[in-house]
Amino acid sequence: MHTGNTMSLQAFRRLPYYYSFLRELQEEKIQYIAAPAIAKALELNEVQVRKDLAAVSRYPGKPRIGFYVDSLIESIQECLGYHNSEDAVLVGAGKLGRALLAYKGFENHGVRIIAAFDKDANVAGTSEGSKKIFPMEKLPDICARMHVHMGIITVPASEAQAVCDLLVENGILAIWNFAPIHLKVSEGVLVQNENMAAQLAVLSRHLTERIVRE
Amino acid sequence: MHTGNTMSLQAFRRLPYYYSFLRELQEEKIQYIAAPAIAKALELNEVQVRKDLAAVSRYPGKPRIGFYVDSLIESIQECLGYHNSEDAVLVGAGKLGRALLAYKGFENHGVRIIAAFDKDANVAGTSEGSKKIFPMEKLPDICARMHVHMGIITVPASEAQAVCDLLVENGILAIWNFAPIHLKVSEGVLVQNENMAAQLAVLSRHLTERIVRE
DNA sequence: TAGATTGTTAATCGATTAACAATC
DNA sequence: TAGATTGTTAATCGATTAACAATC
Repeated sequence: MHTGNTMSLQAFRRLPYYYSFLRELQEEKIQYIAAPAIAKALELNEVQVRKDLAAVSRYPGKPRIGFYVDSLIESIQECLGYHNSEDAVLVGAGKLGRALLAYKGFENHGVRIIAAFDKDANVAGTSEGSKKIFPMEKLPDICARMHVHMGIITVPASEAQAVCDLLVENGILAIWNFAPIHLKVSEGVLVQNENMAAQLAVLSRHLTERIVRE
Repeated sequence: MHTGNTMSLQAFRRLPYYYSFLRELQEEKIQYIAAPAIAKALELNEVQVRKDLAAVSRYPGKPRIGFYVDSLIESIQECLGYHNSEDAVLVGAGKLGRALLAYKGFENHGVRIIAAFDKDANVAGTSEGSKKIFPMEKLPDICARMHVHMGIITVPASEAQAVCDLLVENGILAIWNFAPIHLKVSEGVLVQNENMAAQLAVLSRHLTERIVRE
């Protein structure tokens, strides 16, 4: 339990799902939950859940009872780094960019988009909810002043690499990329790709296979 | 090469990346490309690329030359099912829903969102680009008439399960879920989750580790 | 106590990477 | 031909699942 030994990346990605589920339980004032019950609810393997929880929980579960919900939530928050909230900037205030700016879910997960940038002079100066959209020229200044290390790219594919380079030049170390291209970055910069169209295409393909198979 | 033997899911997910890259080559009028060159460009393992391509390509690559770009693109399109375009409906025309409706990338990947639905009477009746937004009551009729089998859920978490049930009742077999909860579906219905907040949180966590480590 | 649940060690499974013979 | 590249078989790696002793 929380022995600092490395946790598998896959397990790490499952944590947010446990987290959401546990928060629901918390709202229903349920105090204890056992691994098998979580497994059943989220349709995961029992042993997998047990192993995941053993890896994150600061306190061991109790045989016959399970885990204390509040404490487990705390442990997952800590493991996911929800306490030390991280600032991010977004480049490209198109439809998708604005949707992300307006998205409420981030704050609950320890992330805050503090500013957005757009090269279009008509867009810059406006705002989305409480989030201001600045012209590109302001990017270096704001990134430096606010010590931002995360960037979100929601510009067209053709502009993505240039934006990426600009972000990296200005101290960004982790990038969430919505443009459907492979970004080249220098060693040490982390890129996570979000290829919307591809995701949907994969789903569509599964569907075709399913239909054909039956 | 295309022997019908199962391809790994991971490999399947890489196909859209090969596809984008090959399309770029095509625009630059490059006719042939070798696996090692692709591997270098996309920063993948050489053998992995070779294996992936061997699995999808209808024509074998030529030693010393590589693969014919046009033909490889055709093969990947076929494998991903981009020819038999699949219709989808979207429920929840909020900011995110509208961003997806307006997103151009889907059509290139063989997917078309044909209609959107929203329970808000003020939203229903409007449209996003060429896509009309209907009241929820129209959903059964449109799904049935258009033989739609894919659904996209962009409603708040609290409403997602109800919307999911409604979709499944109306013949939807594959769901792309943006609500941060685990949807319960009957056997045979495929759910792909897209947890925005979680994605960003994972990235943020990696960043924290990176910073701490140095 | 009996039995449900825990955490861990061992076995299995799936995907990636390495090694290599075949080809142009 | 020599050498780059192909496709495949074997070895490695990582994650999941199964088996089981420990605990309350």
